[in-house]
Amino acid sequence: MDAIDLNLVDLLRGNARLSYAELARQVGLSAPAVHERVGKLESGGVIRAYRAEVEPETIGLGVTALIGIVEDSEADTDDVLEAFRVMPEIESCYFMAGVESFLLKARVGTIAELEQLIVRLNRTPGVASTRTGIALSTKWENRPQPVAPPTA
Amino acid sequence: MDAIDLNLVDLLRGNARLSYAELARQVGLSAPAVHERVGKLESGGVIRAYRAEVEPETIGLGVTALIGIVEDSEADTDDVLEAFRVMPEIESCYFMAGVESFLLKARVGTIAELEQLIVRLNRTPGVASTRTGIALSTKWENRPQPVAPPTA
DNA sequence: TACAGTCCGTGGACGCCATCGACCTCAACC
DNA sequence: GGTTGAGGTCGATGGCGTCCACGGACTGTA
Repeated sequence: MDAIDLNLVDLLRGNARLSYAELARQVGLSAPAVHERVGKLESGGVIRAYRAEVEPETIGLGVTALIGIVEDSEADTDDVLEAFRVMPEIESCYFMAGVESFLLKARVGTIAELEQLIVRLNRTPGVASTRTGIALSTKWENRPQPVAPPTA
Repeated sequence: MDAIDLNLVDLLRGNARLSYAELARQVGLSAPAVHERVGKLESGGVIRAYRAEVEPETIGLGVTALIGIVEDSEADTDDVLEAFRVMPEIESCYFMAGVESFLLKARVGTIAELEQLIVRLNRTPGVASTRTGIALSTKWENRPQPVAPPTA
């Protein structure tokens, strides 16, 4: 994990569809060398996936909500997690410090669907209460911050 | 934006580095047809970017925090937004309904850096108070939910 | 110093892919 | 019925991904 690797990570976080040839030009190596480095970053768990980032409204997911979850005293945290995992609307799930054990980011098409989701969450065993905040707009999301040292 | 487009979007959300030839096979069109469709999805604002998803800890961003922001009564929301925008640690920014106008997701390397970020946030004009929650672990993040109708 | 092993790179070769242009098909509309 | 436009296929070509053989730098050992 040297400076070139960090550089490759930054480049791919900016545009995951860059060709190996282009990456090679940017970092000053040959294409096979870059190919091998990126392969190691993938198999070493640094690069988890390559994803297209989509404007949610355009695919019918216009409602974004952030939901805090308080567990009840008998809750089995693993079971609660599994219950969340099978709900596809829950795009992100953080285990938090504080009264609320989880913070979920969910996306649905309509407020009615959000209502149904919240009902389902409140019904899942181990969940004592939920607190939902609605995002009126997403200013930006998952903006990658550069990590590579500036190339001198 | 028909079923094939939704299918392409799902495929690219799952793996942004799929070749056009492979996409073509999956949706049952020719490669040039897929090339044109994807190009229109990009220029039409449906596909915003292609990003490599990285394990944050491996690139020195081990601390994740979610920060609620309360604006003061004289705040200019646009100015506050711009102040947030130039802070690279703030990866996501939602404008929320409720007492807290914004919810930020920030990632930094250490708790000390988080402390500095919070101080900076509290000092920015228009910000009345902040409330920070620390994510002990990220169970998952930005999991794409399928949107295409199941191919019969 | 000499030597062997390892790591990490380069260069060449080959087949697949991206991409362009020409053409086809179908539906909508005068 | 002819025209137009959208959106598809097909074929060609140049570049790219990927495999392989090879080479130089570094390290530990005799």
